[in-house]
Amino acid sequence: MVTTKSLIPPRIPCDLCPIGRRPHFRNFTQEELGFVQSFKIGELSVDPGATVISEGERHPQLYTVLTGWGYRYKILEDGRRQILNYVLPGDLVGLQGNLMAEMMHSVEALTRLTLCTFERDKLTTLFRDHPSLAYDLTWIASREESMLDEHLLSIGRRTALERAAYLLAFLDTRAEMTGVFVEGGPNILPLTQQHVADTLGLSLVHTNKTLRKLADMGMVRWLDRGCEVLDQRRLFDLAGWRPTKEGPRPFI
Amino acid sequence: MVTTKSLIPPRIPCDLCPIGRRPHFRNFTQEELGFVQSFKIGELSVDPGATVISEGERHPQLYTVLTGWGYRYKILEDGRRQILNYVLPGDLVGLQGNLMAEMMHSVEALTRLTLCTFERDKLTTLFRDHPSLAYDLTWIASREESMLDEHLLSIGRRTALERAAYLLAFLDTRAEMTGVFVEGGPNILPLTQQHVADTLGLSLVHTNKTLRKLADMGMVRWLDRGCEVLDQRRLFDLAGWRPTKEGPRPFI
DNA sequence: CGGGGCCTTGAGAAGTTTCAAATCGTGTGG
DNA sequence: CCACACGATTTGAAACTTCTCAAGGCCCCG
Repeated sequence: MVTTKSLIPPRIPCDLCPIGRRPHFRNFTQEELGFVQSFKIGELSVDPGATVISEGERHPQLYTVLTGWGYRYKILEDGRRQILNYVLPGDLVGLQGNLMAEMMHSVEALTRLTLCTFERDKLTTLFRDHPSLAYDLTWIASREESMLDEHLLSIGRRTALERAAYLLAFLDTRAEMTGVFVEGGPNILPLTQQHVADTLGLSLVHTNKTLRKLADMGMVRWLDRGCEVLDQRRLFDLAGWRPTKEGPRPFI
Repeated sequence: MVTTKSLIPPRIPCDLCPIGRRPHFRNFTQEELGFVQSFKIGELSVDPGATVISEGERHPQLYTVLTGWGYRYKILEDGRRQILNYVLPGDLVGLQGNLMAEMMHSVEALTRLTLCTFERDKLTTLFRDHPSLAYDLTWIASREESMLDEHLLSIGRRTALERAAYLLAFLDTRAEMTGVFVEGGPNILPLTQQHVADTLGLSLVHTNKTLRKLADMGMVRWLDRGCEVLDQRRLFDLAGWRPTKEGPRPFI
């Protein structure tokens, strides 16, 4: 039996956090660093395909993704699944559950995923003593909201081909900005076509035919369980979308 | 020329705010009330059909809806429009713009809409001196996020009929909880079928046929520019959805 | 009385789903 | 080492859903 989920004590001290060292992310003050360090209670490691959070359960922890890819989703009673968004390094996972009693969505790992674990109860202290971090939390929630707005526009009003172009361009630029691609290697989005289908709200068969078109147009290449974006610019044009440039981005 | 948008100085003092007096909303402490009062810079009144916020513009104000209905939307270059969510009394409007430089969506009034206006710059003070209100802001952002998750599931994975049932049941229960229906009168959702179409991601014609089915099944009645929900329970069952019960709900 | 906004309906075209089946590569057990 | 099962991708064809085009009715307002 393979370990799919394991919690270990903190190994990486926050002042050496790999996320803070990347471009596009903001830096903490010493004071903030001290608090975040005390806020952190461990590190969690999750195998590909394993579940980090389940809809309907209570979750006493919050997480920040350190490395790897995952996704948030909801399912209807009969099994129809909708992927809501993807989570990458620097993303906060599980905040919603703080406010609602139970989690309203599930989170699953796409690759091996490591997460920084925080104790939800200490959020009160965060809000009381660290207004700058509280502001960051709101910023983060607000950013997720804009991404969801964009997805909604896409699923609701774009054609299948435009949707696919949007999704792959969106993920590719997010991955770039986050620095989640493995150094040196080709830039691979670690998805199956089933994931794409469940994100776009299309059937697997039609998704396959749509991705084939994008591949025939030379914009992407499809691999065994992944996708390489070959021409970001043309995907942008096809989707009629452009990434918004962000200033230095907060994380916790 | 009819006035479509007019800003007046505060008339309603916050301690008499009609929202705080409704069930389901939380109450402020005296201390919070004092700050919110100073945060408020005026009241805005908007005619049906007028624009409160435009995508792409900067907005130095934040708003809380006092009375009436509105909606948030985005449009593609060629005019395709997607309604993202509706705004009702107690909802905060324009928070996203604080963090992103420009607004990423527009907001339009469905009925006559009155809004409480706040100065964005004072948010810093809010976070610094009023942690409980800062927490509420995060709560509010997080609530919006769950609603968007639910919409995404709906548009992506429900059939046209299920989507329509979900939307009307969702709006009807929200309106009930918010107390936005006019006293005594029938409970009318002030929408045209075009709004429904742009929310569900369907064409107007198909939306009409779908709503007709719901009406023939006796679940709703369609009026000139509005919809009356006749059988909430059956809409829930058809959509496979149930509203989440919230405890006392914060607002600013 | 005319115009405009909104709702309604029909019919053909286009897009999407479902069913069915074949290929390919990987990993496991015999 | 081979046979086999399995997951992922691919393809074709028929059924179904949804869109577009077109037009008519209704009601309110100027």
